[in-house]
Amino acid sequence: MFEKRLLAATDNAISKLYGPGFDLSLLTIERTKKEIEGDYTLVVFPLLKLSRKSPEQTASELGGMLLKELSEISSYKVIKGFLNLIMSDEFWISFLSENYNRDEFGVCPVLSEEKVVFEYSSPNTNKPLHLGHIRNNLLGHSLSQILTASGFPVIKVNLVNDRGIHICKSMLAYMKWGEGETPASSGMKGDKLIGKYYVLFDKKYKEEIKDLIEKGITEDEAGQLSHLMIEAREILRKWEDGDRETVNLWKLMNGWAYEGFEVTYNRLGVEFDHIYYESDTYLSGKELVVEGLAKGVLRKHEDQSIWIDLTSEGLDEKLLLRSDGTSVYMTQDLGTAQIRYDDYHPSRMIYVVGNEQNYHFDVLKRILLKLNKPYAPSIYHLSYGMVELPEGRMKSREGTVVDADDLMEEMYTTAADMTIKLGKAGGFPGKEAEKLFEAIGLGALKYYILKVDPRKNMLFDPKESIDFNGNTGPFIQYTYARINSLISKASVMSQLPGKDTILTGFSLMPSEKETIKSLMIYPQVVSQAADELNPAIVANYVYELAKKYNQFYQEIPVLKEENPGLRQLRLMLSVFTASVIRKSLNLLGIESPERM
RNA sequence: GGUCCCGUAGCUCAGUUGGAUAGAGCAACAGCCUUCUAAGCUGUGGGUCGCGCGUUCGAGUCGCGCCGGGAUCACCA
Repeated sequence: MFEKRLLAATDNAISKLYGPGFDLSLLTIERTKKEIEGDYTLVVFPLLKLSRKSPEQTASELGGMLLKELSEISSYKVIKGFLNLIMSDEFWISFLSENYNRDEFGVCPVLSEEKVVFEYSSPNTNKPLHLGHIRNNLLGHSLSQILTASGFPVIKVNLVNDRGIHICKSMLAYMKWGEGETPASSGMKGDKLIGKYYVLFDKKYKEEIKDLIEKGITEDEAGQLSHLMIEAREILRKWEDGDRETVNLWKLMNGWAYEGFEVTYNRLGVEFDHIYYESDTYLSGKELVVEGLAKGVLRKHEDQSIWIDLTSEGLDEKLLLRSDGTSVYMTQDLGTAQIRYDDYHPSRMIYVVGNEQNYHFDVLKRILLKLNKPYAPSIYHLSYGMVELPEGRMKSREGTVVDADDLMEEMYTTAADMTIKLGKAGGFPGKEAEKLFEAIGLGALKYYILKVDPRKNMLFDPKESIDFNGNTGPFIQYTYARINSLISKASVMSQLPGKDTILTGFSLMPSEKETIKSLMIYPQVVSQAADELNPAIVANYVYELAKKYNQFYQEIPVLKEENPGLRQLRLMLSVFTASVIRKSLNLLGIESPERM
């Protein structure tokens, strides 16, 4: 890589000019800003103490030395303390011809010791997936792709919250008012059907509470006295006791939920290597709690409930086991962590979970540290921001939840309408057109969500449908399709450059050079995205690349270029760009249609 | 109230880890299809980077203090 050589040469030059002992890490090599002439920029201010000369003079001396040392540099310009290096066209062209056809460009060799387990999705079986889950799934899937490309063996796991009071609520409502309804009999998707009963429980429960309050009971007491809630708790207790009838209904209803989730996952394009069920892991959590009790890390209260006291660390006391012996969310997450470690011995366990659970994961990690678990330090909570609506958070009670299936369907329809309106739907036989609309619609959705820094909250306005122009997924897909069309034509005319074509003696137009510069940094973009666990870096990069290429495409002929060498060069540039766009989109889980 | 996160153009978001005159898209306006796909390209307008102090050659970026918004602090998950 050139930047390393540049850095080494700079180090060398500094020693020769000003003597040894300079801390090279103070110097940064940057891409030159676009309004300014140059390709790489060295900021020389940190050097001034050593050189004891003006910024301009220091930069000039260094520039002169580098020009002599590195043949790739054709000239340099100094502005204040900035040394702007200008590379020869030969440098860019040789990079292009050496890499345009390399499949492994931007893909790291596998680091087999650095196994990473990614947990994402983690649905509750009592309601269907919504927009928040979409962000979660897309992040998890994309990050798995990015880390894989960076050489980390990735294991994708899902943890289904299939037990707990929430599912008991749906079960109770179903037993009371379900009348044997099934997905088949109702024509509803399984997860939607479960959700219907969860909502029904909530409605009936609210009515009951309201009645109780009207009788003069306080809200807190009403929560305790509610018959529905008492019955739901009873179901949970029976479930943990293994009561056959309860377990059977639970299996039946969860099965419906899984069938529904499967459909949603398939359409979204996410998958898992292993699915954990809370119902399988919570017992291991209970064991850890017993262990903690024995080690004196945990305390049992008089009512038999078990707690951890984190007040000395600035947190609160946290419940780990209820007084009736049933487990809570934290209990099962402890057990899951243990099982996951036993299964894979990963060097990192990354949890893609919303930032509303920051406290939970802080506590989880502290408990495992207190238990001296070797894997405790490797736990990392990738805390992503909420997806908000213009009126604030999504509230299932207020019916503002954006359903995942509905949203995907809407994206499909919009993509279809748009394509037809543009008169581009012709030439695709039935099934192909559907595939295309799906690719574009989901491409728009995925890009829209992934281009935002995962840690930040983001806004989604259902009234303003997701754009297909400008900084969007379809824009990038379109760029790809257009290049593909060029390449096909070139291929038909047998004009594609051969494997080892060497081009020399050409000069580059600005937009050609800009595109090559973007292509060159792709490997760094991938590794940065992996370091920061941030797909937005890839998204913003591929947008920039597409934009630069479009500029080139608009103003410079490729197939119509008469000089065969130049034509080859521009075809190489096009092939390379298409390949990097496809790789980038793949890292984001977005399809690259060959035609659109 | 404690803890944590966020505040950049009318709106949605970037900002290469402290560098030059803070950038894109949308929306608005003006141009570009007899030439490789116009879901494209070019141009114009739009900013007290929430406010203040500090650190230094240099701060949207780091520190402190305010202001505003959000999350969380359940025998919910």
